[in-house]
Amino acid sequence: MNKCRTALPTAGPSRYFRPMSSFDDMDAFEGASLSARAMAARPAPYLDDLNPAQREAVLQMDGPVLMLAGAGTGKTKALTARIVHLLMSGNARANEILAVTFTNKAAREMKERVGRMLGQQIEGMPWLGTFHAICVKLLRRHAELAGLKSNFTILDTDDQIRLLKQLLSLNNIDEKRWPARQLASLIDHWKNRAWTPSKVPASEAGAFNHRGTELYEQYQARLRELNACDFGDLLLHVVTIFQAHPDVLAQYQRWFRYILVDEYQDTNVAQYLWLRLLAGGHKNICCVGDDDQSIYGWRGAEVGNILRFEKDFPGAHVVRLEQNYRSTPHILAAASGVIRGNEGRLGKELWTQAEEGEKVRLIGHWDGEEEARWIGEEIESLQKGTRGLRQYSLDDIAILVRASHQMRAFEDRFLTIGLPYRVIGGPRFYERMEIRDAMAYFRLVVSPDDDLAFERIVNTPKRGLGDKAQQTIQATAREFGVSLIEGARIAVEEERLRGKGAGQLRMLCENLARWRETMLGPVLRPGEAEDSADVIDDEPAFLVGETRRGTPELSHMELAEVILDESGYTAMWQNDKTPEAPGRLENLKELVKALEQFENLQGFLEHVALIMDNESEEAGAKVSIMTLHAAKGLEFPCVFLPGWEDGLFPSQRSMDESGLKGLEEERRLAYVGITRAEELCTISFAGNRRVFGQWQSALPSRFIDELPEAHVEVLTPPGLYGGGYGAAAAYGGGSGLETRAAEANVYNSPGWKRLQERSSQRPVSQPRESRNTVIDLQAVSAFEMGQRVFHQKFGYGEITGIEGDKLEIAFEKSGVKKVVARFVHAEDDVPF
DNA sequence: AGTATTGTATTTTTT
DNA sequence: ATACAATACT
Repeated sequence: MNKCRTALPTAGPSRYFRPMSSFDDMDAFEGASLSARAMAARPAPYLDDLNPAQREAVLQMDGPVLMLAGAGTGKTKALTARIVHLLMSGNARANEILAVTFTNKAAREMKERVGRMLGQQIEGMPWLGTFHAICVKLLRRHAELAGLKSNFTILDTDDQIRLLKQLLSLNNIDEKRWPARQLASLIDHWKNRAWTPSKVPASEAGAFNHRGTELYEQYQARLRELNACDFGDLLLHVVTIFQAHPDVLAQYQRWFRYILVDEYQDTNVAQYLWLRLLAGGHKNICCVGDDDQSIYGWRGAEVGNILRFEKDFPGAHVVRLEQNYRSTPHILAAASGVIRGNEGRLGKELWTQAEEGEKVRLIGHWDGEEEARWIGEEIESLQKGTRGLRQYSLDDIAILVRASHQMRAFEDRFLTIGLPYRVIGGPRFYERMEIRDAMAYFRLVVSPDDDLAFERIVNTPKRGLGDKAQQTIQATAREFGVSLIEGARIAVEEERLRGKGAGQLRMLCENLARWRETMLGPVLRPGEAEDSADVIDDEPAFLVGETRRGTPELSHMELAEVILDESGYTAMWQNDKTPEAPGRLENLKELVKALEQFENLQGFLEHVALIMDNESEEAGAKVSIMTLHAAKGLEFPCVFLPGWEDGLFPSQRSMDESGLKGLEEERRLAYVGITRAEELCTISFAGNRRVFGQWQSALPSRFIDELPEAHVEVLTPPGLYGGGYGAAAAYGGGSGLETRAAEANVYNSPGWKRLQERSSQRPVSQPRESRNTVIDLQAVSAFEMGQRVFHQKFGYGEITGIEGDKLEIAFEKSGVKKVVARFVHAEDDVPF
């Protein structure tokens, strides 16, 4: 958290109370002077380049507003312009606007853009941030109302799981049958719905072997003991406080004169309640979102929130942003064609003035590797700018996959052909083991009571403290009712532990105490107090009870290095021979470097708990590989969408678990994917894919069916080596396809059928070096039960079932599988 | 106490 | 296939 000088609304018994008059000081500081002057001088230049819909969304300041912003319609621009307008018109001061986003990235971006639009750096907008970041601020101030101290720690998922595991074993629950992770997601799910343990409805009583609510209650109690919060709590506690203390709520309702919400379609129940409570007075709430881009249902988001907006806020102004500034008409048409399949949309029709451009390209491949190979080659030729397409930089190109395991094929391929790529998403910096370990040391120095941190590092590096020793520590701590670190000290003192471990443990405890002293700095005699640490309003946590400290002789960065060295942690990795050790040391160095931007360890820890991202981007153009989820909000001139096969996309699991609702979310994912593309969008699928080490064949995605024909061009794969793979013919080669289309009753796969029809109308248009070998498949429709057949990947087998164009075959080597008839050959028709 | 081995699960992910 | 975690060895 950077230290913004936040003016605080008055807040009960909190020590952060500030008299009202100080808000006026904030004014001068935060841009009130700017508004009057600027309004007179230039009549709202920020309004000039808005289109009518955007302008309406900006000018309609009072009352509820729902901004339905389709993909690429300038939503962020409108949102930031609205903030600027609120400020410039004098309707609100920077610290009276509550603007919430989901991600830190979005918050950062908005801050930047507001600053840029204002044409001056404003120090303000203290209440622009993620739901969680804002909730932390609120909760720190009212912690006591939630049974916490204001310096509570925020647990990450790791700590959470560890805690739950302890709880489970305490309850003699078999962690095998009832995994802690499952309990964690259950509790998370409940928290997302704003259910405290007592409010979990009876219908959920059966959850987790009928112990769910009970364990939830224990978990919450344990968190309170630890003075800790998980992510869900941040919202839940604040909502609970608002509900139980109308006076506190009323203060904030008055204070936040205008509320803005980004990505409203992603809000869960807790967030929805939070917003509704805060907007309850004046109802000056502007929600921005797109029901068609709701893709987080699986983690508690309720599309219903956005669909219901007009009911929740009667008289709401609904503004539709439909002019798209991102994609070509073909791409938009393809996207609309797909999303049309969903029921109960609020309905938007995107349009654009852009030139027609390329059609969406569609191509099928033999298997996943072939798909990756083709895309690799395609990217190389896009880089060169062949075939009348413009030249693209690798930075312009993205590959968006449904599930992260699909990335591997591309990484493998790109590594072998030496194509630079970057994977977006994936495990983040602060989630890496070495970083968490290091952070646990820091946490322990900052708050010696942090038992979870202690557990993490007690025996890292190895100190000869195994299960038994750790149990002794636990027992001692419990006996004396003290923290683990204190328990450890006592256990050593009383010689409950002996030998090598005890010595090491003593050293650890002494070290921790010494580091803490170093951090706190020398104790000054009264009167000697240094230039009053007129302390940071935003970060009360670490100052509790620690006044009159002088300046430490070590900077917090030096201290961090000392901690890592003296604890033996650095040495542990230096002695490690595994190939990842150097990288980990590198990461540790980076961690220390990251400290630079903070005033102290505490500030850093707070930041990391919430931010958890670290964008260290190496230079050089690279292709981006990411999941569709990670791609939301991004755009690329050129997008590849591989793996459009039924079962993979739409994901089978999603459909099994959530039925039509799941399918519709998958469809929105398809919509998000297509609308990421500015100029060129290439969809592909593979007939065969290795899933969990087993080869499986699949049908083209049903979404392919839904692509409007007029906007799609079917490409032919570049064949697969003459005489090599006969199946190449199934996909490629004009005339062959046409002939087979005539006997098409076997080709019943929905997507496939249409694909063929199109193909026959429009002979292949991309004759790259024509390596295609057209091998006519014969008698594909002539399969019979019991027939002996051959399959490229699975070898020989016998047909045990026929369903449409799918055959069930008992293969001699690879067992029973369902495969598409197209890939199967009669025994005497092996295409070699 | 630390390592080897076996077993098992395997969408999507922010905070 | 493969990673990761929990049990089984040394």
